[in-house]
Amino acid sequence: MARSDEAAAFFFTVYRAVQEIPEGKVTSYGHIAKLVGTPQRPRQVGVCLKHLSQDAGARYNHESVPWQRVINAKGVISPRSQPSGTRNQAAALQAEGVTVTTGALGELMVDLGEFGWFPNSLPSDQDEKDESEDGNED
DNA sequence: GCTCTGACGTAAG
DNA sequence: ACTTACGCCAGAG
Repeated sequence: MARSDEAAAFFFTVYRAVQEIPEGKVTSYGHIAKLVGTPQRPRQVGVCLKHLSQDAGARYNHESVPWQRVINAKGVISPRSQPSGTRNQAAALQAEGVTVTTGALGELMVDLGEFGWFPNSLPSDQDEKDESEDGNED
């Protein structure tokens, strides 16, 4: 298996994980990285989502993958090259019912305590194994 | 093919 | 609480 194949597999895995994020909720790049089994590559998750924008006709595109529900660990929408993109992400989140606040420096923040979604593992990965593990979430 | 950058995160000073 | 350093690795120049 070539490295490029593994890279592609990583992309798909990330996309699938992002699709698991319920509407009206947000998570972090680092958590997605952790869910896909590569907790040391949160940046690559961002690379995946960035690449997603140009895959308008691919199996995974900006419409099929809720990329907007992924922000950084600080609860802030990561500022990127295109400021309009950040604003677009905030608007998309608000459209889903997520409250986005603006900081003193204009940073768009989301209350992770209210809208944060950080499961121990992917729901699809559970495969209805056995949920007698615990029933405690807060 | 080499270098620099970046939609991040964590540790250390 | 803030700033710096570093790891990680796919794109772009």
